[in-house]
Amino acid sequence: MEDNKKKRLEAKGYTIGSAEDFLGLSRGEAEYIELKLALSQTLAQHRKQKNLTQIQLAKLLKSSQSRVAKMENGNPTVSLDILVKSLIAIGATKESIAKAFH
Amino acid sequence: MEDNKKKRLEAKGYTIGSAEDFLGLSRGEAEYIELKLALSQTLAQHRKQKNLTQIQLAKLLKSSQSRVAKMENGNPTVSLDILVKSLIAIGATKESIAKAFH
DNA sequence: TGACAATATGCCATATCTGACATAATTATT
DNA sequence: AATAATTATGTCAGATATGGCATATTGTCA
Repeated sequence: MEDNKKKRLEAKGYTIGSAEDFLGLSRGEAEYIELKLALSQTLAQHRKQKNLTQIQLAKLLKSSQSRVAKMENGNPTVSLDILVKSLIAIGATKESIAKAFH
Repeated sequence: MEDNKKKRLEAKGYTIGSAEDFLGLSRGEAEYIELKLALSQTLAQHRKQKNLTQIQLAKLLKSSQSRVAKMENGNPTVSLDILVKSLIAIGATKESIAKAFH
């Protein structure tokens, strides 16, 4: 398995590394994880662009700092749902959300 | 409230009609619901294009006919997550998924 | 119209996600 | 280096989504 791609995809908790190799993931699984990571990064970008701390964003989202951290790290306990909701809440345009899918 | 738009947005179960008016939904809520409906419709389109019944799609998704019906109808108990996963599973391209966001 | 296929709706036990808290690790700032 | 600020990780009880079943509704075709 190629190392860069692995690291890029390795959302902590998916246990890609040790036992399961990346090739063990189906096309759909990989695509889904990539998508979540893209949304995660988009969220982090928007937050930083607005000069907000995770705590401030958490308050805005009526959530907690720890969950915001997980959102931005592609943690597997974070759903696509809440990523999209958060992006909408922070004022991301549909277009900038759509870009994550491209 | 304008009737067409209302009907278009009225995902059964959201109780938009009677007590709560559409204007009671925040911009973010409305945007999120619109998005889900767009994905719902995209899923239904893809299924029909492949000449699959809901039962056949359900088997493909390892789910049930009733849940597929709910997915295609924007039922509020259906997450964006599973809509996107299903679209990926049925072979929808990222681009066609992204279109729902535009 | 009647019979059959397809889709929709209501419900529930189980599974998964959520916010919150505690605390660890990392990154400024002095 | 020491302190403070920010971000990351682990855990858990409560909330929400899930598949599946039963049944209702709608559509199709003889």
